Amino acid sequence: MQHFNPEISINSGQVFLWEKHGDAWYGIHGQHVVKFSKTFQCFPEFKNIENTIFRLDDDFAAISSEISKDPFVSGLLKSYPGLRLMRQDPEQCLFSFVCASNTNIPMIRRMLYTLTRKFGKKIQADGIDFFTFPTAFELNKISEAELRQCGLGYRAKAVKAVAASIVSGRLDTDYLARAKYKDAKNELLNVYGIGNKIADCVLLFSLEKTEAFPIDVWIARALASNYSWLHGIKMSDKITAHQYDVLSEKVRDYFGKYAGYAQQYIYYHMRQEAGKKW
DNA sequence: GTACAGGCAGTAT
DNA sequence: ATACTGCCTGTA
Repeated sequence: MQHFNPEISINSGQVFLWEKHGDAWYGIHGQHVVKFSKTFQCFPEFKNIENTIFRLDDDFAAISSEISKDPFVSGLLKSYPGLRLMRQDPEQCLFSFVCASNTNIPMIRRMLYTLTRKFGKKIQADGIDFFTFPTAFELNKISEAELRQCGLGYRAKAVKAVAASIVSGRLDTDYLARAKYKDAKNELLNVYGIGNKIADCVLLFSLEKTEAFPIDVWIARALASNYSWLHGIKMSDKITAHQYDVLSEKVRDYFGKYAGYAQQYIYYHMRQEAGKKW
């Protein structure tokens, strides 16, 4: 197994429902609680779930060599050893990033935490109470007003739309995981509340699309300052939908099938440089 | 009081 | 295609 560092990965802003108790980290993964200390554990029992969550099945040597073709990313691989992509539960990931639009990480954590406390099922682990992430079926039954009371604000409408899409079968995460990147992305974009950025986050973090390259304001800044030679687009923090498409195409073409891994390192670096600790 | 935070949809040109 | 606007909510 290659060296990897769960703690830096957990703290890199890709997951929201992990917390530290003592020297152990506990995370909500759909209907399970995952514990990481010296070893991994799952409640209820789920054999080798760490292989899934920390992507231990990835050939990191191959990935590293592929994205190291870019000198900037090559340096970041050395600067942040052990930083890895994590694989999330698809439904939880969808709802998490719908809630993540136009807000900050502490707020996202608050919204999701409240959702789990109110609508999740209690699971005890080491004497601590944890709550699972509510399913689409459960969220679909909750009124928009109740969701707003969890602090979601106008995102409540989008959560309802996503839940309804899943319950009706119009949106099928198993199909999305099997589908090609562009097909899966188009399906996601059809749902109210899901745009380019959220779609790419869900594709990368939970639907096996390692070529997905989410472009948020931080990545846009990096692309503007370090990669203008690659796209030649004049841009500010905010980019239009069309600019997003053009950038996305060029960046995926340049970084290759593991572009999402490169994105994760660039994103982490930008946040570090800005002194963000969440 | 105002500005801002890891977007998105709706409308007008 | 692009420009512009409003939107929940908590924090500085």
